Amino acid sequence: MGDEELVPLAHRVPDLGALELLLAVARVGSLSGAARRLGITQPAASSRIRAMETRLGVALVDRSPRGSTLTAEGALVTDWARRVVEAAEAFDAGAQALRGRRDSRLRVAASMTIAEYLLPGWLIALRGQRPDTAVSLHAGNSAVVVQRVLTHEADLGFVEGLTVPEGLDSAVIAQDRLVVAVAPVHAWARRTRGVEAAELAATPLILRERGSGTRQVLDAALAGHGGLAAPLLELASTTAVKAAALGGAGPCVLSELAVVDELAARRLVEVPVSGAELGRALRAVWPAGARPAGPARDLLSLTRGTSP
Amino acid sequence: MGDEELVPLAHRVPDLGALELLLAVARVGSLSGAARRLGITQPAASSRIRAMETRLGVALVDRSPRGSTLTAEGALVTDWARRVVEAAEAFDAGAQALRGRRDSRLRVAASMTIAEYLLPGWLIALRGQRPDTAVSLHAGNSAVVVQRVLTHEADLGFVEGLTVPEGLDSAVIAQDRLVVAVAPVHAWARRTRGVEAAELAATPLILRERGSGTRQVLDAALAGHGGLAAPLLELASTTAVKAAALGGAGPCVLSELAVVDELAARRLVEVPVSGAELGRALRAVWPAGARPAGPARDLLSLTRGTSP
DNA sequence: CATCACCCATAACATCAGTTTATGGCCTTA
DNA sequence: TAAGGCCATAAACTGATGTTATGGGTGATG
Repeated sequence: MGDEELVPLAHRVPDLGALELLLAVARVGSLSGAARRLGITQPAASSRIRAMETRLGVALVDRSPRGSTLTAEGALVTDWARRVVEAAEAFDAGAQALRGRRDSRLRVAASMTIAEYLLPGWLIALRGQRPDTAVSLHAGNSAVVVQRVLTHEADLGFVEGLTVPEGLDSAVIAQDRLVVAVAPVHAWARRTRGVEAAELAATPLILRERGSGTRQVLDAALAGHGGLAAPLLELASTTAVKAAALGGAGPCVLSELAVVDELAARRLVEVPVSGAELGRALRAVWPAGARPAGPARDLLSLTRGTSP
Repeated sequence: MGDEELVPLAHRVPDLGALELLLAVARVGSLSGAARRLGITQPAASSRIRAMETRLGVALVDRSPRGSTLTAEGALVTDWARRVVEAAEAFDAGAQALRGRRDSRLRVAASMTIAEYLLPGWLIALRGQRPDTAVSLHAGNSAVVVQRVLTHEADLGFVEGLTVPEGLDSAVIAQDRLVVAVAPVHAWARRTRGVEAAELAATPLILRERGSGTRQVLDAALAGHGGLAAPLLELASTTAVKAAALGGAGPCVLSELAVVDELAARRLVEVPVSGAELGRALRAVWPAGARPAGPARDLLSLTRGTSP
């Protein structure tokens, strides 16, 4: 509610090209060098940086005849800019994979949480190793992912569930855990001892829809504590769940990956849970026997963070 | 090295206005509604969304005479877009604080890590509560922050050090910890048992410069284990440290906040450390006796995640 | 010192994406 | 059937961003 913005964000924040240019200036140490790197001319770079400085009302670079270095404010702004550019790179990596749907070499299927929060980063890294590989991405729930891998519509799948799927080989690529989080104004935010599993089970929660990997894990973990109460809200996307919790509607349960930023910024507070195991493995899966090769193997080893 | 991009990112990723528009369409459920919300006309919105679809090569919205809803791909793209927009909002919040240096009401001083990773989020929230408050921000190391608060050049400070500063009152607002991280190719990435404090102390590390809060905490924690070996590299910014570690130069030590994304994406791997306490409190500080009031109090309670 | 090789700034002009205004067609509802 | 949502298209306007062309600094080198 009440998040009107009179002037759209886009008019107050320099555009991606300008931010990229600023990063290049920081790395290279001169405006003209940065311009060369980005394939534009020096006057263009000069004018763009100047425009950004007047818009922000702060000097970003110290110009000298020997080059340009960031001012103290410039360094800070550059770090914020870097985060925007990194998010844009993740967007680009995902978008390329999505576009490549037709004529691609590596077809990936992934559950929503992994596709949203992890895959873009991996794809950026993969592009570094194999710039020519076109990647396509299909996102769906675990059952859909497994199906696509089994029918060879995908070369590699990523799932979050508990079950080791039949007919597939798999490797654990990371541990995730479910987190119970509430808005800072919620009573649970002040509990230092957190909640017992039984209390959690009995409390109406904001959850993803039945059938999602998140929901499955939660159901299983609380089965021994009376089972899950009827949900307070049942929403179709991670984002919607987060938004409801941020608004103070009640406690939500989501992957740690989805709430890292909100927890760090204290927009949400984690509530420790005792008596239930909310960890879960993130797995890569592929058709049984058919060990991934080529780009699929590269992606797999990236995700495990170890060389083959 | 070798991260040439032939076409700059800015030409492959829709601009912030377009991403914002897409988010608005997702929320509102119609192109014209989204257009109204952003203060542009319906044809502009229509053409912009279409341009984005052709650029990405994917249909993002299902149009109907009753409104427009996201396609499955559209929902995924929207989530990636949201992360870009959030980063841009953080940029904006920080930039506004920086600009407001002259005629502002709330003056904040913060150490680099907090200013980079946490403050923008808090400032977004603060703007929600008090849209009219102009905030100014000064970033520096802990000593500078303390100095500014003592001399009343800042109303509120945020520091990371171990020491409780003299002449100031403080409140712990969060726990942070230092993380030892290495590139996936580094030998330590495969150690399941991590490293002993003594081994860590004896190993040349990639560190922030002496005098930074991070460095102080590390020095103190390893003092009993033979003290810190001569650094492998000593760099002036968090980002430079990260870049060196990502390149495989060696182990780095940074705030958990700085490496959350890299750890999640497996571009870096955390190495557990036994025998040393690398936790540290993040504190808000203010002049002794002068309990924060007004906007300072609001910001403080936001950071603590509890109502006054 | 003069030359060369960097750096940055400014001016005048070209280009293109994004915008508006002005339409028209499609569906649902009263 | 008229009214009021929605979306699409066409044509003209605007401004930001780019270019080429030029000039003025600094420092290394013979």
